[in-house]
Amino acid sequence: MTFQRNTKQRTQVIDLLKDTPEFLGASDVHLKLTESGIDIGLSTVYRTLSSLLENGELDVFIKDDGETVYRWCSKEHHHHLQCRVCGKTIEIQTDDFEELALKIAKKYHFQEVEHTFEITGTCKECL
Amino acid sequence: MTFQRNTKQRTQVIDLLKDTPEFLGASDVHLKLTESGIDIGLSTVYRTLSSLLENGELDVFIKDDGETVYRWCSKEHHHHLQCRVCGKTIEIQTDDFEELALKIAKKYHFQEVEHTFEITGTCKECL
DNA sequence: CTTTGTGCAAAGGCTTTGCATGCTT
DNA sequence: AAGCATGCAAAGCCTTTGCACAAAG
Repeated sequence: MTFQRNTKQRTQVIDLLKDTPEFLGASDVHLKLTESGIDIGLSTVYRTLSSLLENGELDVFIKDDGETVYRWCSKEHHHHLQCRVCGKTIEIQTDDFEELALKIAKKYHFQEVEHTFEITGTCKECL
Repeated sequence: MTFQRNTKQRTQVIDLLKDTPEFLGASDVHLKLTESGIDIGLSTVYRTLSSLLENGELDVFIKDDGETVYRWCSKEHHHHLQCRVCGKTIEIQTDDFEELALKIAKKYHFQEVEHTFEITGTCKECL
C-alpha cells in the first residue's frame, strides 16, 4: 500500500468512480474523462486503477470478454449475481459462502484460503 | 450448435480434457498435446475449445490474469479446492452451494442459473 | 530539489481472423 | 468431389512498460 500523490488525474478518476454506480473498464473511465474535457492518458488510468485496487478501494471483476471492470466499493467481501443477457449485476452479501469455504479448507488443512463465487443467469426483464 | 467433424485434433483435445480434472487454458492444452508429440495449431485449440463451450461440453471461468480456462463438464456438478503451490486439486461434493445459488436466484427472479465456485489455498505439504 | 506521476509509443499476452491447403464425409 | 477444419501468420484487444518530461511535496 504505497502512498500516492494527489494529482489532478488521480483525483478525477476517483471522483468519477465515486459518482458512478456501475462497473467501468479502463477505457470507459478514459473516455468519460476526456469527453468531460479532462486531459488524461490511458496508461495513467490503468496505473491509477491498479493502485486503487491494491489499496482495496475498488471492487473488481472480469467480464466474459476479458475486460477488467472496476467500481468504487465498500471493503467487505461479497459476490455477484449477473444477467447473461443484459449484464446487470447484483451484489450479494452473505456470510454463508465464507463459512463454507473456511469449513472445507479446515477439513483438508489448507491455509491462506481464497475463494471465488459468481452466479450467472437470466434476469426477469430479459426472459 | 453446429455439427463438427471428427478430426484427429478435435479428438485429441477432447481426450485430454476428459482426462484432466483441473482447468486448462488454451496454451496449456496446446503445450500438453505438442509435448505428447501431437501436432496441433494453437488456433485450432482455440476454435475447438470455443465450439465445445458453445455445445455445453465445457465448464469455463476467467482467471485473475484474464486467461480463460476450461474443464470437461462432468455430469455431476462439483467444486474444487486447489493448492496454489503444488497445484494439487481436491474435488468437493456438497449440495450447499447449489442450494444457496438457487435460493439467491429465486430471490432475484433469475432463471437458467449457473454458478462457479473455486477455493484456492496452500495445502499442508506446501506450507 | 528530489521523488513520483504522466504521456506517449512500443511491446506483451491472450485471442481472433483471413486465406490457402488438407482432410472428412 | 464438396465443404468444413487446420495452420500459419497477421491483426485485434486489453493491458503493461520504458523513458523523458512535468508536477507534487
